[in-house]
Formats: sequence, structure tokens, C-alpha cells
Amino acid sequence: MTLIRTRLLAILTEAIQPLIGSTDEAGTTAFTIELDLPKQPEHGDYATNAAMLLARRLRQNPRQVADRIVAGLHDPDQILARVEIAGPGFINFFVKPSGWHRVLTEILAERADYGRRNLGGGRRVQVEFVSANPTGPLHIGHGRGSATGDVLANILAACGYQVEREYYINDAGNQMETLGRSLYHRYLQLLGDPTPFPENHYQGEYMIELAQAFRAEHGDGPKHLPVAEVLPLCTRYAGDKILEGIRNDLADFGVRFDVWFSEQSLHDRNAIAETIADLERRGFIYTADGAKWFKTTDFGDEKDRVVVRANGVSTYFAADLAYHKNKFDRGFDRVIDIWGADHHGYVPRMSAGAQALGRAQGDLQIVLVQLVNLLRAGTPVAMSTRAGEFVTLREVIDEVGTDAARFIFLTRRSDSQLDFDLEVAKARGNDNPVYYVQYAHARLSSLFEVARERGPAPPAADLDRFAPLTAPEEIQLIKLLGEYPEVLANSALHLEPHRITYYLHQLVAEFHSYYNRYRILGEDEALTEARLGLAEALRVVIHNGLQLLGVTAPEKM
RNA sequence: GCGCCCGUAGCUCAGGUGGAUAGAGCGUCGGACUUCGAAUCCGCAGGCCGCAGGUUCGAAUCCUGCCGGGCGUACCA
Repeated sequence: MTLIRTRLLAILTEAIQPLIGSTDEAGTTAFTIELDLPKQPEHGDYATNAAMLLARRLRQNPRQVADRIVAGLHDPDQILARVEIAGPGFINFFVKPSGWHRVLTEILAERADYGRRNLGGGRRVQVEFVSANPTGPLHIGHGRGSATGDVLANILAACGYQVEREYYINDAGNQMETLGRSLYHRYLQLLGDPTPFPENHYQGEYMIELAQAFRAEHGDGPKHLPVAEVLPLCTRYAGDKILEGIRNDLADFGVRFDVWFSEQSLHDRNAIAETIADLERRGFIYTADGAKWFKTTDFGDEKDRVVVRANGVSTYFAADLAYHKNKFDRGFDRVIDIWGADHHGYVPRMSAGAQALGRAQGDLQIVLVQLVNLLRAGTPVAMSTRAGEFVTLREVIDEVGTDAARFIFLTRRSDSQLDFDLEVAKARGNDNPVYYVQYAHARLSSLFEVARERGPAPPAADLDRFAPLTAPEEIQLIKLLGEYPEVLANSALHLEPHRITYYLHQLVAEFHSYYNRYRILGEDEALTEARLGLAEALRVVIHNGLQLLGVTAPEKM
């Protein structure tokens, strides 16, 4: 949080504390002061509604309360030009230009650290995302999920959490067998077997390529082995190869994971049975119709869920319970799952699971990512996972690039659907929001190059240097720069990465406008130096923001 | 049927733990490059924030009902 905001909050707290301290009989003096940025300039640089919120509590009318608060304000550093009470009881603060100039000194002192803060206090958070089944390549929807998870992890790390990124590999169960059989059939087809490819198997082109690779490695020999022997080989081969492709795609998309967690490993170490036994000891398991049920309704789910089927085989949900128990056993304070929105029906039962295992409700948070509507020049691109017709993440990266794809994925809140137009995403022009932001960075970078050619670097960032910055546009820019830490904190709090994208867009829009209206390099030396300082601060914040998004901040483009 | 999410400018969407006159991009139309990058900027037009009630000093925001759309509702994974 930047100086002005912090100081105002401190000043206000000091003025308000005596009022509520003496009158609240319950002894609860907790009161959160809100500071808004008013839209109307007449309403000052910051405004608070504290007087109106306190009016009832103090049994006085809001204007009176505002009077008392204002009377108690002390401003030792003289950052305020004046304070006004307006409307029903708003208190409006007008900051002196010199107060704003302090923001620039702070940004230029902190540089890459500007915006970071310690909300997390070093607590450990795990972000689990993508976790796509290794039965086919990642498609564009996974791209959105991976960008969301990756950036969320960046944001939390910047806010003082110790973050781990994890990918859960669903490498157990029927689908892996189906995968193995799919490869086997394609392989036999390559060797001239006329049997048609079974319907409910993986249809995609990639299976044929995989079969070719398999044949190149293993020759024709496996054809003559017993099926029971070949299938496991096929399953392992296909699973490994596909997972390798997924890792490569994600790496090229700028996403890395700390842990790749295998579902099979849970089965191997009997973790599922142990988890069910644990829940049984806690009294959340009962038997009915030959199956074992978990009482998720105790925690608000609409019906109880089977964890062990009548045939003795545990369900996928049981594995997921074991997996989440494992997460908490590893000592994470918070666990965040990023899921496709089509899984939203599972949220209550998973949340029930976490609570039954003894965790507080907020320890597991689930972020839902809505689907991506893929378009090309305005017309929808048909996709069907089942038929194996889909646009892969790889194709998106190759066609539009990582920067554009990541940025566009993060232009909407994750729980609303997103139109992704391939032609717009790869356009170099003004349709494309990435270049708008990157262009500002390149523009600033080249500005400094010109400045260097013309003369020596300006002096270090002291407060006096910025005194010439008095234009309303300049103050407005500084104000926005000062909000960056607040935006970052809010996006961490709400788990909403798109706030960063919006902020950058707004900041850069104001900069472009300013740039067209004012000359930064002029005859007046002092003014030039001041504006270069502002420009440098802008470059720092744009750079920091883009870095959070995993998008490059180019010097030239 | 039940549950969750969503209805904001022509289109795509921000704003949603209540705040003062609701924003952006795209699209339409008209303007600005001999001077730091025109991938930019400036201007015009565009709205009963789905509808109806309620809560309050104050509602796009919270509550209820209705209308319209999406998704989910397995002893699948």
C-alpha cells in the first residue's frame, strides 16, 4: 500500500479510535475504514464513508460524526491540502502535490519490489491447476485454466505467501485402460488389421501418430504377444508420451509446476483405504445397499456420496478425498483448486471432504474457470473432444503466441465465458489488448534511449525533483500508480487475476493520452527530469504487472 | 423437478463484501504524424444495469418472486 493511502488510514484511525473506543459498550472497537477514489474531482483525491457507517453506532447524525472526526485529524507530514465534509456525510481529502510526489520516490526506490506486500505472512498455499487427464493433448480450455492458475500463484507469491504449484495426474482407472486399448487398435491397424476402430475410444489424430511412434520403437513384435501382455505396455507408453507432450506445451506456455502428483501413487500406497478408514473413525461413513457412503450432507451437500461401490471398488471421489487429505498432511495452510466450471457440482462434496477431515471451511478454495468459445474472424470453430476435433493449446501457442494468449485468457473474470478469436489474438493492431500494454512499455523504453543520447541521466529520485509535476494528468497518473499495490492485494484476496489486466489497461490508456498531449523531453531541464521520473515509474509498474501475468515487457516491438 | 452461475451501450465485457453524475474495448462517423514510437491520440453518438417488490440516509451491487440463458444433478472419471 502506498504512502498516501497508508498515511490517510493512520490519520483516520487516530481520529476515529477515541470516538468508538469510548462509546461501544460491547467492547468491539473493530471498524474497517474504507477509502475510495471518488470519480468526481470535486470530491477530492480520497473519500471515506466512515462517518455514515458510524452514525448509528454513535447515535448521532452523520454530519456531526464527520465534524468530530475531522476535528481529530492530525497531519504531521502536511500531505493534505484540505479536508471537506460533503453530501450526507462523506469526508473528502485533497492531497497536496508534494504528497503525490512521494509516491514516485517510493516506486523508484522499490523498483521490482514495488507492489509486493506481506499479506500471507509466509503461510503455505498450494495451487493445483490444469490436472488434465493424460489421454490426449491439452486444448485451448486448458490454456485458460493454466494461465489462471499460474498467474494466481504469481499473485499470491507477490503477496507474501509461500506458493507451490501442482498438477494432479489422473493416471489410474478405466480411462487409462481405454487409452491403452486405443493405442493397441491403432497399432494393429498400422499392421494391416482391418478391424474398425472402436467407438468409445480416443478418436483423435494424435493416437495414430502415437501408434506410429510405438511401432518405430517396438517394431512388429508386440502384435504376436498375448493381449494381456501388450495392453499394459500400450497403456504405459501412451500415458508417458502424452504426459511428456503436456509438460512441453505447458513449459512453452510459460507454466511450470513444483510437483506432478500421480493418482496411481495413492492407490499404490493404500492411501484411499486409509482415508476412508479415517473418515469412518470420525463417523462420516455408513453402509447402505452394499456400498459405503460418505455423509457429505452433514456439510451442506444435497445428497450423500458413494466412496466404495457395492463391487468393492472405490470411486474417483474417494481418490480425490485421499488426494486432498494428502495435501493437508503436507502442511499447507490453504489449498486452492482450479477447476473447469463444468465440475461445479463437485464443489459441495469436496468442501465437505475437507471439513470432515478436520479443516476449516476456508482452507480449501475452489476457483471455477468457464469455457472458452473459440472463434476465427467472428465465426465459431467447431470443437468436440469426443470426436477428437479440437484446437490444441500447442496450435494456439504456435499461431498467436504465448503473450497474446495468456493476456487474453485473463481479460475476463474466470467464472464468465470467454470469446477467444484467433484472428484478433494474432492481429498486431489496436484490436489486441496485449499490444496496447506492451506498446506503452516499448514506447517508454525507447524514450529513455533518446533521453540518454541527449544528455546524462537525471539525478537520483528525491522529492524536490518532482516538484514541477503539477498538471492534472500527471497527478492522475501518479494516483493510479499508487493504486497498484491495492489492486494486487485485492486480486490476491478475491483470487481474481483479471484485475491486474484491467488495471494495466487503464494505466496505459492514461499514459498514451498523456504522451500525446505533453512532451516529456523539452527545453525546461527541471521539467524534463521530473517527467522522466514519472515515465520511469510508469515503466516500473507496467513491467511489474506484466511480469505477474507472465507476459513479456518488450523494449522494442 | 432440485442446485449453482449469469442477464449492464449495437457486440464482448468490467464495476458486485452498498456510496455521490454507471465505465472500457470493439463497431459507426469525423479529426490529429516535418518535433520523444500513429501498434497511439482527440471528438460525436449510444443505457428504465432483465422485470416487479423489499431492506436503508443511499441499491447495478444485498433479500424475495417472476421471466430469459448456461451448467450440473452416476455405485463415470
